[in-house]
Amino acid sequence: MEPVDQKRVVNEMDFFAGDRSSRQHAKADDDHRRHVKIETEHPGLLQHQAEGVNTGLNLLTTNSTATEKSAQNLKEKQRLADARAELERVNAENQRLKLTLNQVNNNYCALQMHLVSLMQRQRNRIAESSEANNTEIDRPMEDKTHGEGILARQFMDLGQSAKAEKDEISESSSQDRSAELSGSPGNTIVESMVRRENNSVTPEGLSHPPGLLPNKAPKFSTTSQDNEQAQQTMAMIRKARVSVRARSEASMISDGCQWRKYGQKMAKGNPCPRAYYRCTMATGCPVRKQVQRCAEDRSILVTTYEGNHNHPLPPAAMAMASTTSAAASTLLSGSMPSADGIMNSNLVPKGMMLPGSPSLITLSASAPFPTVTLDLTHNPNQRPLNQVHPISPHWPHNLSSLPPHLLGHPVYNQSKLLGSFLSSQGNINELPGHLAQNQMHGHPVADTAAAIAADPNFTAALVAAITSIIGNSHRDNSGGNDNSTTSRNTGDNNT
DNA sequence: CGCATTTGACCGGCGC
DNA sequence: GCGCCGGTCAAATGCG
Repeated sequence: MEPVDQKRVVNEMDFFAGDRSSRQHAKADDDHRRHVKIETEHPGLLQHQAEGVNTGLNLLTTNSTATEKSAQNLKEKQRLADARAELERVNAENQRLKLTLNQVNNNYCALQMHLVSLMQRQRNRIAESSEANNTEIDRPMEDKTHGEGILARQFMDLGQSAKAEKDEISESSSQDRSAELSGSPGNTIVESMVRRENNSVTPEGLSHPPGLLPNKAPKFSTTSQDNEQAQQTMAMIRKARVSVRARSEASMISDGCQWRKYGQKMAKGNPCPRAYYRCTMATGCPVRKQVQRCAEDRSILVTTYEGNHNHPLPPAAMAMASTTSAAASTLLSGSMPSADGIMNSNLVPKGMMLPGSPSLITLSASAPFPTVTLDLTHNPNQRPLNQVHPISPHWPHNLSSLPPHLLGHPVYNQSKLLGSFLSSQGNINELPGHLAQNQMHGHPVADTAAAIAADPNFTAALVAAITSIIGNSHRDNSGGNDNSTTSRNTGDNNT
């Protein structure tokens, strides 16, 4: 279809380019063009004239009026075709930009996670140094927890980390960090993280093969602390989870991925067994999920996702994959130890504040696994079950500042939520994946919407949309939603 | 027969 | 050190 239209457009453009350019020429020339148009639109008419069937000027004038109308129609078609072609070009450009944006987002999230973890380390260092020697550290900044000062501190740490990667044994002072700050591109930092993960180097020069990092690295110096911190960060990345609560009679919600069951256990505190699945769409895909019915309400199915796909996904599966990565990255961006200390600061992306309905989304930062819980089970008159758990004092929950269009969306309104989101946000693929794998999730929004519409289980797609809101807000720090309903994770399934 | 599921065994982390 | 618990493995089993 497209090539046909395009071809026709080209032909019409040729004709009317001549028409427009010759508008100011002699009438004879104009008549000639009309003949061309007539021949184009009414084959045979010109032939009648040539045969002398109708040679009167009046008739010709009448025909000219008709052809001008048709010419106008053709012009309209031309404009439409032009607009269509322009739209195609813009869409193509848009897709390219989205891919670029995805990459930037991935880098941003990885950087942000490292930033938060480093900040925690910095805080600990400040606490230690304040006891022994309080000359180097800017103490008031510690108390502020707000504004640009702390942000600068984080990048100072990042700068230090970046340098520590290059100069592994050197132990930079606080003053050095200021100078390093200016020249620390984010990519270097992210690459630094990756290298730390793949090749942990101790001050003694001992290296560990990838994937065989010691769980408890000895604390030799600042560099080994960096390594340990990086390991913890990456461990958090790997362990971050997204839990979805949805009412379903089926044993497993359909999320577009292929899963293979590899185990089932009876979990403590829940009479229902917990099933373990791993993704089988690609060999070695690390994504796993646990499915278990809620002990309190067995009509509720709790699905917990962990990990990121290492392979391209169909659009339907991409929705849920985006859910896990986006929610996990959102959580990780502020779930490090003492995240409570920075939750009130401008440093924390507002995505952490969860502009989505608090009744739908719950953050859980307790050890060992940070978890985002998406609760799709409650109705307008029913509080979500997970809110019966004690609300964590470490997380702000200012419900009053929720955006009106998201506040208190009941489950029956979630389809509207999805629709409005898809239309307003554009593409759930713009979610910030915290690992580079998500860069391959580059499907246009039309595909995603179609996939969601075609999804036999709309809940899964709905989850993706809601989490997408988190992800988008995560990127958009301009949002003013300092709220979230959060709680310490008392365990999705037990305890 | 090949693949998926089931299920008991096994392993590692953690608390006492 | 021991037991508990969550998670995974892998042989046995089921199914199309």
